[in-house]
Amino acid sequence: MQSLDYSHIKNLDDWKNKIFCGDCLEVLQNFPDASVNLIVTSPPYADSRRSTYGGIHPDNYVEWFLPIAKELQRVLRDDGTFILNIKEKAVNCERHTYVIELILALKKQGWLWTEEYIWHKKNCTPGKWSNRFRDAWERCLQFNKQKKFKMNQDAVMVPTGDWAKTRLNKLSDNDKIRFNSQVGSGFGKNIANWVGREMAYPTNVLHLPTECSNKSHSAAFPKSLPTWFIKLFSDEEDIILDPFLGSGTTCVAAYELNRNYIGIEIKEEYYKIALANLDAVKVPFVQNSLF
Amino acid sequence: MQSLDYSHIKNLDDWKNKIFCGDCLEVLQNFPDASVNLIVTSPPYADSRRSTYGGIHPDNYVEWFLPIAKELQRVLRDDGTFILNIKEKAVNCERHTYVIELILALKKQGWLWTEEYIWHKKNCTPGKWSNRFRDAWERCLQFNKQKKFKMNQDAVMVPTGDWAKTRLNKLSDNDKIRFNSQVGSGFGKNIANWVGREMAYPTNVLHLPTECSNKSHSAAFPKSLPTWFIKLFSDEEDIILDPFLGSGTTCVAAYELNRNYIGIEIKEEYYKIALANLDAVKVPFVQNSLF
DNA sequence: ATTAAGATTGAATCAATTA
DNA sequence: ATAATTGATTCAATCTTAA
Repeated sequence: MQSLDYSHIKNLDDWKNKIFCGDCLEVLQNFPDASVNLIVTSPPYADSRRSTYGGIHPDNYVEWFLPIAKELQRVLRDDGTFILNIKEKAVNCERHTYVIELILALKKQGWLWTEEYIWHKKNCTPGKWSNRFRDAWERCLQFNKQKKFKMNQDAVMVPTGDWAKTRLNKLSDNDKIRFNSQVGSGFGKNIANWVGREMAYPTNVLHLPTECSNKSHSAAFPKSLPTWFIKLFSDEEDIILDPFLGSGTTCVAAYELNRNYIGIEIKEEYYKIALANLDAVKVPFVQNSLF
Repeated sequence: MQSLDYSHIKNLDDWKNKIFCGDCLEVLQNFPDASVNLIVTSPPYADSRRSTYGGIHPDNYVEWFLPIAKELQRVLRDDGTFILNIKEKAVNCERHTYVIELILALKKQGWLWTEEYIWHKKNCTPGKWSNRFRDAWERCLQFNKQKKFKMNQDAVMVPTGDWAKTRLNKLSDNDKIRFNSQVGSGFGKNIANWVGREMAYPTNVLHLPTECSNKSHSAAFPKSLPTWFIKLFSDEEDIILDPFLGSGTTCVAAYELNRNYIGIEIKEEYYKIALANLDAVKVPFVQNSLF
């Protein structure tokens, strides 16, 4: 991995819209205070196997995560939000408790545990075992620094009624995202202007498919997940941070929504994939500007 | 409330298919060890309002529940299951932590936290607040005494594929339950025999509507919720216990599935409603026997 | 153009096996 | 014993190809 020294970087413009390859704990220490509007991330899951990504043992998960959370707290703006996508493993026929212990520890650290959104994975990994069914949901824990935080509820409204069932269901998710990225400021909102039918506020249950692409890297979460939270908890031109970037999904979503992004990824292999994925979404816009 | 003395009751047959009005901690102390196959309950939610059902303050919830859980552990059979339907309130713009603290405390008490099922409330009550959306899900925590427990996965299989989408969706939930209660041994299983199409195992996310019919009780769950867990974690003739019976939903579900039930309800008002609801489902069978 | 049918792909989990 | 690895299990949503 490349050696990193960010001490020469003075202001935030030098950080915006870049992704970094390095340990997020080290990289974050060079960030200015209260500079980020929204953190959306899916950290490496606890796993006893060494060979896999990260490889943090469940029993050590909280102590590993807390110093990072402290830095996240420092760099987050006071009205900012921290979204943590996580789910505990089943270990020895039991759900491990490291996630709920982490919630308690983060509260001790000063975070407010504002809400727990549920990501219902519509097409989750199949499997059948003697004592449990497929795990079809993950937690999206919302933490804040203070009770008042930025929240654009209208940006994630969803169409209701017959029109939604007859027309919208025929659009694939790719179509929705493609359309959304073209107009830039939220699918639901534009549909509302478009047709003028009823819109409703969503609940704290998100029905999203797991990304089923044929890419080499396994996508941690579908792009629609960070997209939803970015629309909800940030404005355009805000700064979105993902300290465990993986293949770059959060930054791609932020870019397509006209937000500034900062990504950190420790594994050079995934860092390169993230770079490539970001390049891929930027290309069409460059081509358009040449016309 | 009526004065209760159960010390004269010697064997389990004197308890089966009865509901009791009293404090479940006291009533349970008269139960024999290892006598119950499945516990399904939705305890009074923590609430600072005195006027409502129970009225346990969030900060005292764990210490209030633990002695009861100890009795539940004693009366549950070794291969039995304890399903706890619960959801923490938002207090002071934050999710309270009493539920996750309860999970940790129950583990210390010797329970295994086997799984967390999600009840997604399909038609939850509308509402919108400045800092959160509608709460459309509740936890169904599964606890066990040992790793091996009774689980009838086939009993809750669901139809798959086109057939499920085109046909089954047209049946109302009432139709499904009515059919189920007539045949007695599981809706999914019978559909399988009926049509011979593919069946799939469900996930740990349950999509059930909130019951609108039962207006008398405040925190009622839909009958389909205990029905699902009773099918999954018990056989016919097994004993199902609900120590916080409310309006009697669990016992009605157990009765309709040919299980034996035991219910305990502290409030005489709800106890009477539960009695009436049980009478109501038993009446048609009495009438039939007179033909 | 639309639809139908076949192929593909999983941040999974556990029992059994091996180091 | 304990820890790591392998094999068996399972199916909805996409994607691909054919009709």
